[in-house]
Amino acid sequence: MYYFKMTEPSATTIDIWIKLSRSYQAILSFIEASLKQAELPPLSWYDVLLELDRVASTAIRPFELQEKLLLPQYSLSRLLNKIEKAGYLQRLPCNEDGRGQRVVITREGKTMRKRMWAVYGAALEQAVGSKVAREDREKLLGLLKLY
Amino acid sequence: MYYFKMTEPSATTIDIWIKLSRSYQAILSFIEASLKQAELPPLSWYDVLLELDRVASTAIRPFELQEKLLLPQYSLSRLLNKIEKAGYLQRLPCNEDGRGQRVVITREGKTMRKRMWAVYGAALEQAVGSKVAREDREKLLGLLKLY
DNA sequence: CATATTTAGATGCATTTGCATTTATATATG
DNA sequence: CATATATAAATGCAAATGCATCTAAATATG
Repeated sequence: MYYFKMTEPSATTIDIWIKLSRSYQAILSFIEASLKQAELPPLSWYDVLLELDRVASTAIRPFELQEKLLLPQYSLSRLLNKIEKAGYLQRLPCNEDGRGQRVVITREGKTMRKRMWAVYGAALEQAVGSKVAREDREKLLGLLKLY
Repeated sequence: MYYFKMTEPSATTIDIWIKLSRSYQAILSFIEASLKQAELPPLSWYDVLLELDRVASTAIRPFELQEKLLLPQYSLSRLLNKIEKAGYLQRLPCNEDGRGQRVVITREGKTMRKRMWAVYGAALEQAVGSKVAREDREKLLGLLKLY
């Protein structure tokens, strides 16, 4: 009789996953709490605003943004709604595709992105930068290239 | 005039955070998808069942579980509801504290935990083990001790 | 050209989450 | 002992999420 024996992950692999999870969750909570504390929008808004700011000239399409940010389609659709309602982006009709739209950041959006970065960046430095010795950073980054 | 200049995180710090996020999200999605594919409960159930299985003899209190798993109180309360409804744990009255309860895993819960591990472990091996060279694992683990 | 298929994006609905509050019991304090 | 405070756990409600589906426009196919 044959048994299927799964390939058990090594103890180290399991530990890596646990540390990865805890680190991620701790850092994320800290960043979100910092933003909330400063009465700023959640982190997801930042990613959108940053991407829009980067390509400000070329007016990006939602489905492109989706690929960049790895968000589900419905999720991005709603996120754009909220950010638009807050006045940080505009949805413009799309000439070359009647189904689509072009999304552009507003002046207020640019300002908000900067305000968010002041808090986000500081939180990141506190939660990551100050925890990893300068000489270890490149090593960690190299090893983290799983995906 | 004085300006407040925030401590900008280094480019490497930012990259670490981005890689960390993407890796975490990719691995988690893969694990959750594997469990769903196998028609098994979500990962959060596993953590609870594992903890209960470990201390099976001593019947743990929800607030202790909360500390172990770093879950919000209301979140664990509801999670226990669902797992209980599915028959994988039992809530028993607590003699030494009338406000509290003792939570114990059932026989079915133990079986379910094992079934989940077969899938979860294999997914972990595939998503982490096979991506990190054996000789890099200890290094990565060491560097991940941020929290 | 007419019809079928695909793609971009929105949305209805059920489930889940987060927050604040509630209930009940335990502990501290006068 | 009576009352105030703290702690364990549950829950009402609003907001967020996931899934499936819908609408509209674009592209492919006969």
